Amino acid sequence: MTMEKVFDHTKVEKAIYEAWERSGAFAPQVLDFRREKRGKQKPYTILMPPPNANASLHAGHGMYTIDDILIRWKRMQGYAAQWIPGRDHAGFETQFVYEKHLAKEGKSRLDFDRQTLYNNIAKFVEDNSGLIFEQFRRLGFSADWSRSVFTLDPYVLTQVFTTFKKMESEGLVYRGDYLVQYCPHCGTSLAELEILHEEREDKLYYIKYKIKGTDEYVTVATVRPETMFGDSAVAVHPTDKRYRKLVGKELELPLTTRAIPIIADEMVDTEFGTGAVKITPAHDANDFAAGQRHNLPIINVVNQLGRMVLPNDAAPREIDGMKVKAAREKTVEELQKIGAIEKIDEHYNHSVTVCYKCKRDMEPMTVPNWYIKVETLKPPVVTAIKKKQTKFYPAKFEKQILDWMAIMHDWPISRQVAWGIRIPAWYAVGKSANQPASLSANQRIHVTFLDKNKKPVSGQVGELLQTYPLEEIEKGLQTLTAPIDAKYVVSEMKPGEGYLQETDTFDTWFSSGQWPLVTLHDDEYATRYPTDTMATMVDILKIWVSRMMMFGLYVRGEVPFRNVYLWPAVVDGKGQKMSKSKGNVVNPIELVDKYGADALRMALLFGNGEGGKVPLSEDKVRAMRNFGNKIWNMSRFFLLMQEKSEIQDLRFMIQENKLKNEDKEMLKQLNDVIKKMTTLLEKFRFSEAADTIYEFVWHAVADVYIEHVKSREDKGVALSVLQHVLFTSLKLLHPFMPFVTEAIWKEINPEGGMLIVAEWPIVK
RNA sequence: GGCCGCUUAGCUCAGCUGGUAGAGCGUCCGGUUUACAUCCGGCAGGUCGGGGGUUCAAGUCCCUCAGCGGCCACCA
Repeated sequence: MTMEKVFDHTKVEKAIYEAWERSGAFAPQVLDFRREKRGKQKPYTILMPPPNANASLHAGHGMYTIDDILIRWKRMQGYAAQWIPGRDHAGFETQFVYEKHLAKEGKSRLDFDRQTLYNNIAKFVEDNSGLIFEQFRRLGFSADWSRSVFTLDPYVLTQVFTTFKKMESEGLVYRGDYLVQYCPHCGTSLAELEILHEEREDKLYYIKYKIKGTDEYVTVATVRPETMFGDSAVAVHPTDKRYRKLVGKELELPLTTRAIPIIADEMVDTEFGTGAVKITPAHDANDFAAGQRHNLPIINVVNQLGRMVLPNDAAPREIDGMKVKAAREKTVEELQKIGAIEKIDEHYNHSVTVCYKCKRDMEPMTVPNWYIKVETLKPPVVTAIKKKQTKFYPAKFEKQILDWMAIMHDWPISRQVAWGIRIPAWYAVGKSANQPASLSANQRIHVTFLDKNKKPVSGQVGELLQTYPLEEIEKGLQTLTAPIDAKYVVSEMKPGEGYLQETDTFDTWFSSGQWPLVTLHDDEYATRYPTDTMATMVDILKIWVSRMMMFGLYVRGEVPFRNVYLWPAVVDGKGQKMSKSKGNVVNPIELVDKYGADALRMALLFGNGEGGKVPLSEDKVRAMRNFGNKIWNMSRFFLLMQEKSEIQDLRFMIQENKLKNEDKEMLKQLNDVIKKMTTLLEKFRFSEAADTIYEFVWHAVADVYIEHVKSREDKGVALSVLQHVLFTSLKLLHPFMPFVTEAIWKEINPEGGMLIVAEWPIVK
């Protein structure tokens, strides 16, 4: 009898974890089941959603417990259960963090050439890497660490290139001067899912545009008067009687020498404003679409730094180069001078787009970007979901993803950040490039680079090459912006001399979206693809899960996973979102230090249902720690009784004719619990399963049956029943609370062996 | 504006296919003779958001109102 009075997690967790790892249980050999060495072992595969490589553990990561429960449960059921981990380079996210770091040193990304910036970030990530997997180990996660994948591993780069090449050769890749949401502060365009909308009160300006050749006006309303320099038209509704006669006439654009047409388009809401809308195709998504319909010119008046670029026909030259907000005030001032402001609505409520990362205003603008056509990629996903080839838990998310697929637009996959997988496209610009085609468009490629004296230089490459050798440009290259008609070749390696590579990188989700295609080995597709379950946080359903399905079906013709389980946000004990500013951030490792990994894991599940938020409070963690201690002491009681009874082996004493009613009732309840636990896990109802085993162990076994055993005359029979119930309970609880159950198993199991590989109970 | 969800004990939340209201934490009272005070027993506390309907029976189904939340769209 060696068990301490109180279970002390700090004394056992490390040793138990190391024993698990040594046992090889985390890394079942693929060949084992293929050669049927271990009987009829079937594969069960979960791919770990890769955390950001430079991240450290936050409370949300605790939910990976769900993956671990599944893996441990399936392992016990005899599957070759493998949980494949990995880390994401998280391009834009990571560069953002790094740039904040730079800012503290008074530097910015613009101080470095692209390659140096990349190397510095790589170093930064390397220095901050590895911590999170150590923390995952603390939580008891039984992933196969030996085959961890990083999204910048050479193998991943090759796979991502292969997919891109396939898409490009099948016409799914295009470059477009399409309207993107651009964050001037972060220096990159973002996809529609990365943009936030923010309600705001702004001024709505009513501006008079004079009808050419008359003294009459058409008034348009706008919150962005400074973009008027890029107006290409004014639109009215085709049925609007007020304006019908004016369609086709021209308006004099104030503060310029230009005239713009009045066009009719159904996009106009006759109820709003004046019923006449200024159309600025370069800086508004709706206007861009209208511009396409009416073949209007695109006039960019805001550049990627968020500064005005005034066309030559515009009069107030001092506005040129101003930042957008200053330009707005100046423009209004100028308009007022000429009496073109009809009125200003001071309290206009509308929503603006802001960067999800830095929260600053986005600038819609037309910038050359790389796009993926999704029309042909979407239908297989929709079909597969409708055929239930992939099922969603909770079920409501099936509708959410289908809704998303229905409205998903072409995907801009290029980001103007250095930290990422550089788009494998090469532009021939030098004299030695073996490109017979006309290079005139390529000569217009705009580059920014640091020359040999580290001075920034920018301009069109054709002109710059008169002064600088290509090698100098390439070495100091910061950014390259190619016109959409530029010629390029797709190649993983530099295709020859005289080429400059695209400086844009792939959207992180372009690579992580191929997670199921970069984590499995070639010989595993036959057995482990589709993988079994993808369990991840709900907020990346659309941005990640849908993309994985798209790529999986496109490249392999089959869904990447059979089940998707989505967990909600972890919030504080009061149901409030955790945030640094509120000061309510819970550090999971502190809780693990204090109460043990089992307690934290169980606290994330117990009493939470499926679908809602997951409140995490220290009170609950403590309660779960107490539960671990409870079962520890139940086992301790059992051992004491067994010692007293002097029976060496109780296992063969369960005989039907000796059992009392209490024993039969206990065994019946046990069987019910086995069935219920198995069913609940099959249905992905983890919380209810946790509640079930808790309730059974504490209130049925400890409170009732153990109290009953104390008064039994025939201790042998009762103890044999208790032993069976305890052993079985430990197995049922193990996926949830692996450490304490394993520790107890070591103390009381006469046969030896580890609980992690014990058989999941079945009702005989 | 569209879709989805939520509103149950002081707090945070469970209650799956309708059949006499639950857990954890907290409060109060009482318990240390040999598994556990990280324990045990017990009390208190809810007209299950309001209203209407279906049913022998509704927290559980339907309608409606109110409040809250999430996602999405639009907003010149």
